[in-house]
Amino acid sequence: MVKMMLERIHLTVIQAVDRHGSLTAAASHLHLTQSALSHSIRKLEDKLGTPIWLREGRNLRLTQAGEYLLGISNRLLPQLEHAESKLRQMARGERGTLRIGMECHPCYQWLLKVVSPFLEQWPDVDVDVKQKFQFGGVGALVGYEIDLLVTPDPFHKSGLRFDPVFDYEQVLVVPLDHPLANRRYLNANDLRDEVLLTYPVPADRLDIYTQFLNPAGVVPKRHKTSETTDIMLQMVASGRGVAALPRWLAEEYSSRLALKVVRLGRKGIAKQIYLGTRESDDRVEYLNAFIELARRHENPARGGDS
Amino acid sequence: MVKMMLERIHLTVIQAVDRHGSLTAAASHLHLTQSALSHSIRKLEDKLGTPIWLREGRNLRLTQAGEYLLGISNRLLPQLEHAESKLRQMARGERGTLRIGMECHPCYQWLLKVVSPFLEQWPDVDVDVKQKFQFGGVGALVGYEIDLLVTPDPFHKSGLRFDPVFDYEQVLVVPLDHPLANRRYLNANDLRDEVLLTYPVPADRLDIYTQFLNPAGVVPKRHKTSETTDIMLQMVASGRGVAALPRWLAEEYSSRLALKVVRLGRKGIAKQIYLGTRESDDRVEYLNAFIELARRHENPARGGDS
DNA sequence: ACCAACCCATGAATAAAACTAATGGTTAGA
DNA sequence: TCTAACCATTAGTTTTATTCATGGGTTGGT
Repeated sequence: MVKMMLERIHLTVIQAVDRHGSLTAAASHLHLTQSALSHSIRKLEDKLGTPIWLREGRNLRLTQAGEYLLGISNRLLPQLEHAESKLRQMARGERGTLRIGMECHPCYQWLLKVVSPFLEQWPDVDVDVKQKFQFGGVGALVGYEIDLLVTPDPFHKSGLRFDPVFDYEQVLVVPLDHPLANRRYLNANDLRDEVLLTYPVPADRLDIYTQFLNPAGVVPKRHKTSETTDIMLQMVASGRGVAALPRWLAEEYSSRLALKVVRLGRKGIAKQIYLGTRESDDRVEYLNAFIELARRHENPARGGDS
Repeated sequence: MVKMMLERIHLTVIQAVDRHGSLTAAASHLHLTQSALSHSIRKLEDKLGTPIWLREGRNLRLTQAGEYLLGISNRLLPQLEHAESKLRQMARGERGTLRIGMECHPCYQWLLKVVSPFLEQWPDVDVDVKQKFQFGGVGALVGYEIDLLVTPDPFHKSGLRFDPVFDYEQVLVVPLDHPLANRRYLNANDLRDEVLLTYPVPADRLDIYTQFLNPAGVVPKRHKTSETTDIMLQMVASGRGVAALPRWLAEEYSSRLALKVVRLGRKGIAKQIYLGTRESDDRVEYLNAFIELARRHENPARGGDS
């Protein structure tokens, strides 16, 4: 067997130095002396045969090897930490933490409605929701950053499973007094002179583009983005634009704001939300329970008042 | 900072015990005594608060926590090992190893033609080709199992880059004396009574299904698979079926075997091969060089004899 | 039923390593 | 030109890892 030389401590030190700027600072954060870190890294450098930092006066700059190691550290350490915490939870007889990834802005409200009964039903399982991923949601699932992915576009690959949990229709939300407000449905051309509001995601991930505007070669007058549904719909209500949202979400707001919902295209834009999991997790009870709960959960489209 | 307790040695021991069946055997493989391993694991168990194995008579059986740790080990240890080897290569001034993943059976021959000039041009870079991935090719790319993915279906996600390297046409290969051999092009119905030979991949990854047969609702009489192109085309030549392959590949064989190439559909099935990489690798010279080489490489369709 | 062959756990002793304290050299900024 | 901040190094100390020696338990063959 080849000599082991890369130990966790080395990754930890490299990460800490990067975060805190100096060996000394890193040392104090790690509750060690500067000397300890210096020794430990020097030993690694000796074994590797290459320096990790260039000593430039009183500060350090990563070498190429160092950059590479920093990448390794940032990737592997969180996995070790999560493993430890999961093991501790197992030891305590708890069930663990369900890490949910969201790739679907408007689903957030729907998710909350599934999470709350879940938390009641599984008092010993915590839930954690993440939204930003270096390699996208699927990457996060594959890389063990999350355990469950909520997404509108499933990606069937070996090792992953996607279960549809509900269907919905993507509609356009316009102000009550808007010229388009009373149309039965819209054509792409109707948006030519509108300001379109969306969540801040790339256009190729927005169905209103991929399924509606692009095929017709139409571009709206302007495109603005908003992080939150509330603000977005406030903007719509005050006549500053139109927004594309799931029907159930739009209808929830249209009772409170001066909004109207209009179909996109004669047949409407049909969408589905999927829950993605790793096949290797197929025996994790609380994960299956969550999916089951999500599937049984009353379809949000049929939720509201008659 | 929370106590660090999961060290590399623990993962190594757990993996070794799983592989060799007993602590004693694992110890000898690791060049340590049985006692050392016993102590080291016991310490981990104490810190975790849960046993890793159930001691059943003279052998060990993994507990749930142990199973989980074994998974972690099998996932993380190879990454550490690869990091070490890459760092050693960096130290020696070598360029490293380019790990190529293949998701495209017939591309193998094309790949060889790119690899050989690459190896000449970069004598200090090794090439390694892998074909099986737990989470598919994209997963392997994201999970740092490979550095480059050869695939016919790109998957645009943040953090990944896909460069098209060549276009080709997917055609049907039939025996010279086959009734369809002289047709200018085929319709899906023409395959109704044929035996179709393909590589052993799921039908939803085969273009002849997704782009040709499925849209017309046609199913061939039988579907057989073959791992290798040679065997597959031997089968075709001996009248046992027909096969869908890239035109350039089919034409290479049709000079040696009694085969004819026929277009699928009036316009043919157009395909592209992409090379996928991580964006974070965009400064790895030899990787970019490989892509450049692949792109410049004479399009295989125009390769052969007139 | 007994014995030989395994296998794992444990405690004490030892070898190895990690860590600290003290110190000196270098650099950047007042 | 001081001073404060940093890192490296040496020597000494503490902690940890490993071994050795041993004992107890299980298994399978005779």
